[in-house]
Amino acid sequence: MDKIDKKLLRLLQENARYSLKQLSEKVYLSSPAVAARIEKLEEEGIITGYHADISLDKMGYHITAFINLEMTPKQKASFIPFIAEVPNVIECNTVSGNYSMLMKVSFPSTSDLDLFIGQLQKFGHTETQIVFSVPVPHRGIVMKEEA
Amino acid sequence: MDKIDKKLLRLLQENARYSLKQLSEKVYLSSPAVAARIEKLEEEGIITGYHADISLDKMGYHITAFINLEMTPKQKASFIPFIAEVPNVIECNTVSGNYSMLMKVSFPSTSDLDLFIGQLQKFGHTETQIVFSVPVPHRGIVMKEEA
DNA sequence: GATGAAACAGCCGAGCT
DNA sequence: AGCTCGGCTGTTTCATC
Repeated sequence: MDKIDKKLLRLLQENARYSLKQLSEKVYLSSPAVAARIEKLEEEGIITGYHADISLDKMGYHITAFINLEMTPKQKASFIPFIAEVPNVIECNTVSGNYSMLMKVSFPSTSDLDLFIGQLQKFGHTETQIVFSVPVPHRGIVMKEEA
Repeated sequence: MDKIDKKLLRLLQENARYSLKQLSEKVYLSSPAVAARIEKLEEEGIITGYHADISLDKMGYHITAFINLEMTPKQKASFIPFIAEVPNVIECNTVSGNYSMLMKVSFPSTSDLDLFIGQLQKFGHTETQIVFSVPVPHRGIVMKEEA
């Protein structure tokens, strides 16, 4: 993991569809060398995937919210398989404080969100925060240049 | 936006580095047709970008947390430019309830996180939840097949 | 949207530092 | 050992139908 690897990570975070050619020009190496480095980063588990970002709003998902759910450990066991199958769940984390889960969800409307929150009641107490705006959009960790 | 567009979105969410050739085989279309559809999706703002996912843990960021910050509207104005420049902030949302912001952050250790929370005190009251595990990793909205 | 040709990028080997 | 350079293969792009 040297300076060049970090720069490749930064570039691929910025645009995962850069070609090897484009990358090789930006880091002043040949494309086979870049290909080998990227393959190594993937094998080491440093790069875990490449994903297209899709506008939730344009797809009709106008309401995004964070839901905090407080449960007992027993309920958690049945909750996780359930939540993994709900397509509206963008992420779900086990967090500190009262055995709770914090999840990010997205729905077409507030009534759909309300319906979902209703389904969660059997697992435990919920607290919901609706997202109004996103001053800092989801991004990866910014790599230090170390130039 | 037809069935094929949705399938392309699903495929690019899954792996943004699929070549046009691979995509064209999966949707049973020619590669120029696929290229034109993707270009249209990008222009319409439905696809907003392509990003490599990097393991925070492998990069030395072992602690991830959600921080809720309660502020007055006035403080918010000075807070947003500040927070946008902190590389450890993964996302930051304005949410309902007491003019608060909910942000996701990542640090090498709990003491780094503590230092950061200290910096936030001048903006308002904070509540922090540390992430223990991620049962459902961050993902896009799952496209309905509509086969 | 499909087809075919031309430009381009990626891949594998050999040789170099 | 890792990189660069060559040529061969596969991919993308453009013009035409």
